[in-house]
Amino acid sequence: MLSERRLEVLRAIVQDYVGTEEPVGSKALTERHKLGVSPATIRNDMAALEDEGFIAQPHTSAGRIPTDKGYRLFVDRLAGVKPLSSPERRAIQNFLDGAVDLDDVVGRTVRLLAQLTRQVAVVQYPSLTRSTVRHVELLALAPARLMLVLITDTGRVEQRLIDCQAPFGETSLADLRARLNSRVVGRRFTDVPQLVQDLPESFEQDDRGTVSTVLSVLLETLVEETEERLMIGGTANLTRFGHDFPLTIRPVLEALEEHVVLLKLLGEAKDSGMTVRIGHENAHEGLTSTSVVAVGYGSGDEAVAKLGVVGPTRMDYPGTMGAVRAVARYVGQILAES
Amino acid sequence: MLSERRLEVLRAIVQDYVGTEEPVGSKALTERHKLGVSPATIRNDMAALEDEGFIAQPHTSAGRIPTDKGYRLFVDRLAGVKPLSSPERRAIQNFLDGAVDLDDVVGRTVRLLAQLTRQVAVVQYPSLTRSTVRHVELLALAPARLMLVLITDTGRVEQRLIDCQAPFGETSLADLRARLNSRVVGRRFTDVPQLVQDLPESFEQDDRGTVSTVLSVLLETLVEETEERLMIGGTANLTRFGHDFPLTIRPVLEALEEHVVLLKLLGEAKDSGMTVRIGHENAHEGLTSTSVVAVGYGSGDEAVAKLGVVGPTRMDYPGTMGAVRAVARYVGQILAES
DNA sequence: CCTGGCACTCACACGGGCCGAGTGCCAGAC
DNA sequence: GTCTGGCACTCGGCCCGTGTGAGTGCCAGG
Repeated sequence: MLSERRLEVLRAIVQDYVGTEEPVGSKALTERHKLGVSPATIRNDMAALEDEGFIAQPHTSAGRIPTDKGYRLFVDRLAGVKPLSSPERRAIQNFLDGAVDLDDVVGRTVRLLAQLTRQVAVVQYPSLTRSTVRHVELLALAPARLMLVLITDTGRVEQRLIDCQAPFGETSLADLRARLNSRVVGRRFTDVPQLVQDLPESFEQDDRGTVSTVLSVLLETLVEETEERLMIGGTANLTRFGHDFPLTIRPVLEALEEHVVLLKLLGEAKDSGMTVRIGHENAHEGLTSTSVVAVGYGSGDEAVAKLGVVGPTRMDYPGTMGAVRAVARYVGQILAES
Repeated sequence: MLSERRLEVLRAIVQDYVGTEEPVGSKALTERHKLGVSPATIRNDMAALEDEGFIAQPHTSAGRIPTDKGYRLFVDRLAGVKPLSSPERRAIQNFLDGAVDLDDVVGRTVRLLAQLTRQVAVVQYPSLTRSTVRHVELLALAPARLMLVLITDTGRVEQRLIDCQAPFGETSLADLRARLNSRVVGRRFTDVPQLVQDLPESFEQDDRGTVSTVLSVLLETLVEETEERLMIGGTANLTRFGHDFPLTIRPVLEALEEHVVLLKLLGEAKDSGMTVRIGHENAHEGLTSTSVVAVGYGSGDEAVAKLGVVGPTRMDYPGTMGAVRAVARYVGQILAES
């Protein structure tokens, strides 16, 4: 029911508002965009758009600004994803190629994404539960003290200390290590619980307790929600949204520090394809005036984790989406190589 | 040459200003503190303090606020370190005791410190170069692809991928792993270079190249400045310094994101005892209106890394110093236990 | 050396007036 | 039916003058 031109007007409003951060009026619109009609006509269109809830006036006799619903329409129907320029692509690749380990990859990705989008970047570590086991190591630190080290195909390393009730001999340890690895290496972490289920039975009575302890610690580290880690960066970019923002920035910073909240936020994003959540579409209170652009990344087709940016609803969606998508692809490549 | 009372006046000014965040005048001082003299006398004292550069007026006919030099005097001569209450101590211990691995310890410490001081917390991971080797693990991921895993006595785990020129046999690998460990386990990381120096010579011609590669990667991970990692938290607390702060907060957030800067900052702190750097004493530009309170922590007497907080020069120094010191102690304990 | 008094200085809050961008509505043109 | 130009109206932001109060410096006297 919205005519072609009215959509065009909405697009123009979004673009101008994103650029200037100021409510945009009918006259300014006709000047900056070749709409082919007069301000008066635009005014009628704007009134219609306002009736439908796509735009709003901050106060009477001011220009209009897009509402969350307006941005939603813009993202869904009016905006494409802006591909990056080839120098940008090259810069990304060069920058990511220098990473020495997974922490470094994630760290670089965060910085890159923050710089590229000039927004807050959030990168989740590859989830354990979506990875496969590369190796399980067991070390004796003391007679009754072990360290368990898990290594995934994505290069993630997790370690845990284990206190055993009874001393555990070196041969038993080597035995357990070997059997554990022969069962789980190359398998998905989600399958590990049933793969090791009957392992204690094959050990001598004396060692069963310790073996069970080791396995329970192993399983604990795989609990979803607990095992997910992430890194954020670019928070200084929050200060770019001038004026009023002491009130705006506080809850956002608070939300960003709550990794649980962020993980939930990313978790809500689709596994494949890009997800854009605008303003009040975000469940969390502190983030109702921000948008989240998230996408899964992985070494193969499947996503092993997600990354994205958090910014004001008033953001450059096409550009941001382009950057997020491109970075996710390159990170996937890097991960596949390691 | 500053009389006892003038010092008392300075202390009162600092305390009031820290509490109210507003310039403090002579009358308010006499009302809130039992100085036993009249406002007029205080005015004279304040004029003297101003001449000496300990306090300043933001504008004529306003109260005085402490200068960096004033805070310095306050910290050095007027303020003690305020010990935490015992419920606080208990809370710290409980909170830190739940940590499952080093990342968790560091993460919890950051959150704890941020909450306790209501400021930005910075915690450095135990430095490799100040730790001793607990274990070195070498895994074959592919015939010509190895993973090196370093584990320190403080629970830190670092991994690196190694691409070898030639395939490296399973027996050679086991051999190298064993010899490496027998030489370095229990030794300080700084000694590792010379301990492994002659290792390639004892291998067959074919394997020497790979062994050298492994060793060079090992040595690379020990390079200072590169190996240092840290975690920050509590940035939302920056928003508590009202009014003017868009201009204030931006450079601080930027500085905090530059881990290199922070590491240098912490590096400048004394190894033992607490270091307080006030305002312009900080070399970095973005931090000239903040103070840094830092202290080393470690499992024994020796510091393996540092932690601290970054806040406005207008901070509660005694309380902050107390919290920082207490947290450092408990973290040291936790580390010693693992 | 301390004190009370006094004149002075400013930042800040308040209120009025002006300006301009922007709007809604309407009558007329295409 | 749709677009257009015109017109009256609204209201936030800016400028400015005024008043107020906190705070100061100085000085003469105890």
